[in-house]
Amino acid sequence: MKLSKNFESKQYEELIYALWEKSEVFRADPHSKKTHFSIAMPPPNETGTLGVHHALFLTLQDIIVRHARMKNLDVLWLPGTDHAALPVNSIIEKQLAAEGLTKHQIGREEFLSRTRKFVSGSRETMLTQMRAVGISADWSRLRYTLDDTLVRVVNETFIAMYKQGVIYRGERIVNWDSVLETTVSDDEVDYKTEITKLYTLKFGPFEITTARPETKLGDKYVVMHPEDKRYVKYKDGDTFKTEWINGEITATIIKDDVVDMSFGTGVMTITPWHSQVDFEIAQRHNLPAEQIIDFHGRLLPICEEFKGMTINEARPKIIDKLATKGLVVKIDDNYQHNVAINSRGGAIIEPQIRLQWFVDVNKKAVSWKNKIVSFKEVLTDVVVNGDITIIPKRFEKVYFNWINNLKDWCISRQIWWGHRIPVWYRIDTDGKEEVYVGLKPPIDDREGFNDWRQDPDTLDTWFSSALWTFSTLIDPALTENMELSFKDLLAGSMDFKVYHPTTVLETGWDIIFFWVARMILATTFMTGQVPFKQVYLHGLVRTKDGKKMSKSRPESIINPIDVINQYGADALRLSLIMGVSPGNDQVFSYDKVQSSRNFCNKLWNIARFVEGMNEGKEISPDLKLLTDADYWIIKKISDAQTLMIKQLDKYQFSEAYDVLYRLVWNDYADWYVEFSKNNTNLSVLILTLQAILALAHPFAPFVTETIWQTLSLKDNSILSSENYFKMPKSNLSRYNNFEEIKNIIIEARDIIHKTGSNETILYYNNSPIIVNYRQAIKRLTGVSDVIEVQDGRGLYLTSTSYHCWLDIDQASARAYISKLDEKIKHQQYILTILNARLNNKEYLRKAPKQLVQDSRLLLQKTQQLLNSLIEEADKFRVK
RNA sequence: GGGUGAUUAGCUCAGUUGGCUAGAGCAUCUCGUUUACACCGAGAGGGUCAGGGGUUCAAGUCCCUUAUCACCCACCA
Repeated sequence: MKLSKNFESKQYEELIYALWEKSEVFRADPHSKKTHFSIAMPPPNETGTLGVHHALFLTLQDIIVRHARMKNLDVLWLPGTDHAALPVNSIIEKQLAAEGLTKHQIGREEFLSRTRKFVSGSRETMLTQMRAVGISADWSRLRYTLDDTLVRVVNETFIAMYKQGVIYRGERIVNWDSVLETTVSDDEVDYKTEITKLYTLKFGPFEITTARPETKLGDKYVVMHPEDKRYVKYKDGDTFKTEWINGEITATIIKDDVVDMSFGTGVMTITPWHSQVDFEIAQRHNLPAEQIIDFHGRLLPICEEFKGMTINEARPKIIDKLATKGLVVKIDDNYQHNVAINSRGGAIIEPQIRLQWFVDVNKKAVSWKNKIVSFKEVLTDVVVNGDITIIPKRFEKVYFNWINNLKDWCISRQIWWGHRIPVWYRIDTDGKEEVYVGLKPPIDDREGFNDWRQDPDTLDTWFSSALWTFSTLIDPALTENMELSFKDLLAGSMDFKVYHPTTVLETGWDIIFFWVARMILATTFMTGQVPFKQVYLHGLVRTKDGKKMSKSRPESIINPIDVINQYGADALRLSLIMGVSPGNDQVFSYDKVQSSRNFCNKLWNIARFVEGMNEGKEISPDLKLLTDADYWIIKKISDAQTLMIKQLDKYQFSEAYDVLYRLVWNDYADWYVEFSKNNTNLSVLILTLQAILALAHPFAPFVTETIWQTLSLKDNSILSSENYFKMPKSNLSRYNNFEEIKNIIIEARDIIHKTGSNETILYYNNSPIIVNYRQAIKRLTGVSDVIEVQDGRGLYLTSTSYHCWLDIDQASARAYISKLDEKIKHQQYILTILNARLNNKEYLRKAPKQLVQDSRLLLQKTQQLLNSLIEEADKFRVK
């Protein structure tokens, strides 16, 4: 087959991907004798389509795993998708609302069937997108968070944690979303600043301030700081009667030091049911809590005439009423305050007290490294002791900070889409509620005793995501057998034994709490192992104006498919790699995509050149380095390869790509290919092309594989399953020979360009090698001839140790003097610096010997160069 | 309130144990259609490395400080 004139990515990508899939080159082999390497793909949410930010992590991980394969490891990259309970639920509810329906009208079953349809469509789209990016995941092991196996593991985990006493059910204050009608975890709450009214109200002898008068309807306690001098005459527990919104009440004074004396009057009333802080005060002082707002966001009957109203309806009416009673002291219209909203869906969060399921993070009941500790302690320990390292390291601080502030994790949700909680209830004969936690409710033969009812709630999405690294490695064939214990499941799963803990987790820093920390929590508990040994955190991909790409601004999201269609998957991948560094955000730009596309085109054309040289010729089977250029490029490639492997091992993607880019463009294309036109050594040309394709393959798999296949570079092999090439030994003096020739060409070219000379001749003597490159020098410099002489004339070349002259006339040479003068000035500057350094006794005493030695050498060289430059300049200076 | 990051060429950014003349891509300008490539080649211009102070033989790199921007956590009744 022949390479077409132009590189048209669209014509090859699908074919190449099909080839990879058919030949199963991405399939992991747990029986392999090779070292095993594993990485679990963070399962993207099945909420529609992927954006370029997904393409970033797919590319990074693909480079990691392709690099590992190139190093001859057995690699498992396990792909998957996430059911994304809350986000998907939110989408479906919005769809329903658009049709004028609610979930209650259609019922749970209908709701779930709609949702399943939506996510499976979404999944198909996403999997197609992933393939389009060229990822080398093991599709035979594709997983989904609602697979039967994963459901089983979720249930086993819940049950095990419950039995261990680290999952409990309790009435706690939770974040309530009254639109989606569910609780959400602390991490899912965002705060939005808002300008609102701040009311100062008269409350008995005190003045209190509030932004939320509607919550004050049931307030009966007034709290102040015990050391507040203004209120010393009031004692904790004192009561007083006062007129309030719905008539006279009896209020009690409470002293508590959480009150900020400097805020407002230093006095506040509390609403324990609807505020975290108030709830904690009430608990400390054993005060009752009363619900004021119901779970749909409407006021309850306790509010009397305001009952049934929404907050927005009631608020002005309450203020009016207070005003007529003369209880409104002041209204500040310009009060800035933070409103809690659900990060998914955007509805306002109302704290509520509810009976919910929680993971206890403080209870010392977790067995880890032969000690009984709390989840918090495990989470801290694994990072402190280096079981897990986080890249970049600064995120360890963020991680520890989060752990320190961590409260019990509310895991139950009232939405329908998700993992149903494995808890069963029934009412006993004496009217008491019985609770059973298990995979299935127990069978009770007695009449009327079998009506166990499953908890209607589902689990937080992140509860199942937390199990991802190991739940995906459990053999699905085993999980159907309910007789097997969880231990049996682990013990019987080959993949788990071989691939867990996974080698590295690659994910975004924005989910370090949601996911990374919780994976550590759940995995250590269930398997006694860490989920991964390293965590590499990438930054976010931002739009050209630096904004976050977000679902709320659909125009900001760039579909990778659009970019791929126009420029190719490799160009997209490379553009995302340019300038990435761990933990730092990056801007997506078409400039980068274009430059990357050009790079792919360069590879393509190099291959076309080699193809042309190769045509109709026999390749000698034994590889022999012949020319200086051969030795030179071999060393360049093997140096670059060593460096790139080192960099990729440290996840320095951008740096490695930079090395590759220079190697391909500045060394291989600009010099070796150019020299091959005159001094061809076909076997080396082909070997070096192969080696370069292998190096580029993790970055740009499609174009490299296309070239590999089209030129049939190695029988019927597939580049994706090749290893990095072992390069033959180079020879430093042959390498240096080529450097000399290069320098001659660069300098001659420069002079000719600067002086505008043409038809010049290059003279030389005392060089044994120049003659070999006569034609190449002619072609690359434009000189009309290269001639050996006893004594040359014209401008003497200063950048080579050979004697070379460029035969240009006096007039042109004079035009070059200003350039020479500049060079002289620069060399003098360097000389000054070097002299100053070497005359510094402290430097000689303290700097490393090698460095001083190098400086001396450089000084010598600089002096030599300077001398010959001055000599040359003088020769042509008009006297 | 606590914390993190950024500040390097017109733009987007590299620069990892401090080491010698600070780099790349894009953009700009000049020259060039030499049969792999105009998605190209050869060159050029462009930087007091945010400001100030310090440590050191040596600072873009380490420390202190100021400023601006971005972000994270906590949350104010």
